[in-house]
Amino acid sequence: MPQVTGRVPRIELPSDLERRWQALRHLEAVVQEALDRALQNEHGLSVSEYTALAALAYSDDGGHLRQQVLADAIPLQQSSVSRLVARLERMGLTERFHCPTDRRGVYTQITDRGREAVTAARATYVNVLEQTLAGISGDRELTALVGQLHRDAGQASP
Amino acid sequence: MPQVTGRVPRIELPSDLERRWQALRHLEAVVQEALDRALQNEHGLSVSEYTALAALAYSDDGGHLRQQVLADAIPLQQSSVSRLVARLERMGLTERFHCPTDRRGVYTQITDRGREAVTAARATYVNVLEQTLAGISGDRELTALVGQLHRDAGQASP
DNA sequence: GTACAATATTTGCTTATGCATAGATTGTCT
DNA sequence: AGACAATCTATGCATAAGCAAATATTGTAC
Repeated sequence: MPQVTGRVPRIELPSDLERRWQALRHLEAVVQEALDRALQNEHGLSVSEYTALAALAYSDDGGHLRQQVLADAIPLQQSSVSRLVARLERMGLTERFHCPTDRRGVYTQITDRGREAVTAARATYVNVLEQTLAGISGDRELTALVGQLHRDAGQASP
Repeated sequence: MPQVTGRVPRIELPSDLERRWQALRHLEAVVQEALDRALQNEHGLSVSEYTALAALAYSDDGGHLRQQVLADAIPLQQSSVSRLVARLERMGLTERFHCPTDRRGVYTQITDRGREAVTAARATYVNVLEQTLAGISGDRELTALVGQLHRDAGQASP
């Protein structure tokens, strides 16, 4: 399990790109683990499940999306999304209905209970995300990435 | 499976931070999938396995690391590293030996074949990493992150 | 209209991973 | 020295996820 701090024997990858990519993966893992723990403990949701619910709740189509779109948003393989929405349905947080114009397609619709769950879990999510990023005090690559996440809205590449 | 391009129904997360974190996860997934495919096809290695071998090869201790250090570098749970190094050992790419001064600890030592494997696989790894990042043409958040990865070495937070 | 390719989801199967625990060794306190 | 906490790895177990194939529906070519 990744630790942000602590003495680590020197592992000096050859190029800047490799070191930075490694830093990004490390950051992702640390935050993801913190989010997963908190969401699971406080709301019984995995990050994948929360992400799916959030995508539905904040979609512009009234809370329903095709599974392939969900797969892109979570991100997950489409076959995994099939089982994910089955889980959410068992929890009563989503429902499925066939697309009326193309019965191959399936829409996953968030329920009222699902919306309540997202609202509650988002407080945890945002809080843990901010706290974890604030706690990052590793090397320069990590700090740069965190800075990128916290930057003010501005030019992407000046 | 994440696609970088293509029309996606609007999913507008409430805050900048959430949108950026989502972008980072998306970037990580796209690149990771490309790396995994390429490494698996061309060298029979997962990204985790390659990362472990690279960490060993570029460590400053002669190619051996404790499993807990590996867990931090890959990143993976310690119990998963235990099984990962068992796989690498079966492939003949690493060996294990007990730390002479503390027999609780186990060092995983990269073998000559392991070093050859890393050298060969790194060409693929770096190439696919660069190509995939170059192919990213999604939204502004993604572009900003990719720019961060490609930036020249300079001040992290000016 | 029939055959066939394309699209969208589900399901069988395998596996890497995480969690919890056990096992082994070391350090500490008295 | 003995007891007990701390550290490090391995293992039993459960599960989410990927891959490949099956299923269902739609579009296209002739």
